[in-house]
Amino acid sequence: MISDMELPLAHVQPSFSSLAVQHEQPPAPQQAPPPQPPTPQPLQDSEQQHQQQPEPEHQHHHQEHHHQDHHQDHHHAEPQQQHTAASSAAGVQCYSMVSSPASLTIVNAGPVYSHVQVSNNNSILGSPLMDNACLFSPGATSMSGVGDHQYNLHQDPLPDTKEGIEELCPVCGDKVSGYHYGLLTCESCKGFFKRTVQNKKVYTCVADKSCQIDKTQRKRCPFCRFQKCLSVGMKLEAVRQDRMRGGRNKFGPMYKRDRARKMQQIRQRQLMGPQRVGLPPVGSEAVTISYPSPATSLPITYSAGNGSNITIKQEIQYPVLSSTSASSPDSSPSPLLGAPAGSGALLEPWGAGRTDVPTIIRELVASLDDREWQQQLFRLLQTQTYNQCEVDLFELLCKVLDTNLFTQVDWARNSVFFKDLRVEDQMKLLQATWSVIMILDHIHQRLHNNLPDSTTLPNGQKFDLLTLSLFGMSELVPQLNDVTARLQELSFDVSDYICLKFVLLLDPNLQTLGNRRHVQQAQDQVKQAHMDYCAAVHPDIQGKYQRLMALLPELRDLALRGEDYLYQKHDQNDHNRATSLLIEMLHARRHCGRLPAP
DNA sequence: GTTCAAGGCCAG
DNA sequence: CTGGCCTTGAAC
Repeated sequence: MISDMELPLAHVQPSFSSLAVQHEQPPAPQQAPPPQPPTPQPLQDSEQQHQQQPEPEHQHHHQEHHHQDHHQDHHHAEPQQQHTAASSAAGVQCYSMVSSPASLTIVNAGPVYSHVQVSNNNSILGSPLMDNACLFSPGATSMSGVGDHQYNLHQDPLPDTKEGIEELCPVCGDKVSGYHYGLLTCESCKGFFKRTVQNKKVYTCVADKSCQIDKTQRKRCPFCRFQKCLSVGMKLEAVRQDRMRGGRNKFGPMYKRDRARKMQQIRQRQLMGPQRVGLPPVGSEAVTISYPSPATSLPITYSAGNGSNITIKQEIQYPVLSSTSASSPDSSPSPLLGAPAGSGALLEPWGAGRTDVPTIIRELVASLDDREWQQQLFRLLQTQTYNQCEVDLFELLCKVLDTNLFTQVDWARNSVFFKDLRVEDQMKLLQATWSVIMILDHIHQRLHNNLPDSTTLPNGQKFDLLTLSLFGMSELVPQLNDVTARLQELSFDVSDYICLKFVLLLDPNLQTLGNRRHVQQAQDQVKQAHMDYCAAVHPDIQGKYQRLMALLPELRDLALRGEDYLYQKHDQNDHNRATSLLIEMLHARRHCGRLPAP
């Protein structure tokens, strides 16, 4: 049984390339939101009142000359989006697709552990461990030593008082002073961000670009502070090139919507508050409302400001209320509630637990980790949107796909049959089949683990999970539903799913394979086992195996169309720097050419 | 007229 | 350089 802390760190978005080396630099520092309570902040009015002390006599002499230059290009402005391997396999072979997707290189690296060591500079915030920590609901965390504001929301529920609800700066944990450059931040980070952008400052980090940024240490490393500003979503474009003062910018309506959302969350919380039990004492309110499903407790260690580490329990919560799943009529309160822990099918009466199930299928089913799939998905959705007013949903979609892709690669590399193949062939197979496997995965999650068709993000935006599986191409939804319905008619179960997954992955029709025979043999074994399984477990369904196989071309068609769509759309958006594995895969097919239909 | 998120100022 | 306080001005 894998503990939660051992789960692959796919959220840090590793790539094939990054699997090759153990980066000396921890990945994606502060990419995830900070672990502060995301207490809603509806108090803009009152917040600012204390600042408004008109002093008519005090007149500034405006000596500053307006700069003619513009300030938008930042040499250092790109967030650290380093991908890191977090494979659970020791002595893993690593993939490198750095230079050209068409000419992959393989590096045999040393063991890569899923347990990432805390870096020696004691900077847990920026370390992979902290990245892990940041996965968890930021709202459920009280971060000691970082400007803790303790409120009792149950006793003081009214948001329209100054003492009501406050929020902490996502960059440093200080008290927010209002919306600045896209989100609620403190006054100092606002000023810092402004100065940095206006003056085109270029900082360097003397450490490993993973410095902890909190209220007491934010001055130490401007490089990491600015990285964190960007990673939490402060917007460069909100800094005016012409330095015009006053007025409103295009973000005004966004702030307004965000404020309204937070107000609504507060109202909801007021209604639901008394019913909740066992919640962390402070600060978790907003996320609790958004994610009212059962929580998973995880121990996380934080580095407190005084240098000591504090272990606290965090609550992960998954969105469910907005579920519109057509396939979950029982409206299970959580998509994960219906999912067996660990490997999904082992406990199912029709699955690998039966004695008449071929051993191979049991092994295949054992390679599943359904729980991790959804946990990772919802964690990512949370961390990417917490404290953001509005996010680019396409960009988010790409990030999710990128993460899913890494998980898929990780799964394949450690799975039976596939792991015995040459790495060159492994890569070719993955490049050729990743998209169809993703669609199959999604169908499986939807049918067998109650994955909803859409979810509401922590910031209130709606995220379409159904379209996610189609790489954003909503036009394919009817076809997906059609295939799904036909699978259901055939009593498509978890064993069927895993067999089809391997049959798709082990595709001997790929002409460029170095050892097609090996792949063919592996696929044949799976097919034979699947055939036996269908005959033994579902003798009542006439021709089940053949009919399932007949659906594969349609799945491949869906995948190819979705992939084409994503390729084109992704090309138009050059802001998706954080999705390197996805980009590599999208380009790989163009280099390798289309697969012949089997 | 009010709001509030921009930019500016300046003591530390 | 930092960050608290101040001024500004379009949107409401």
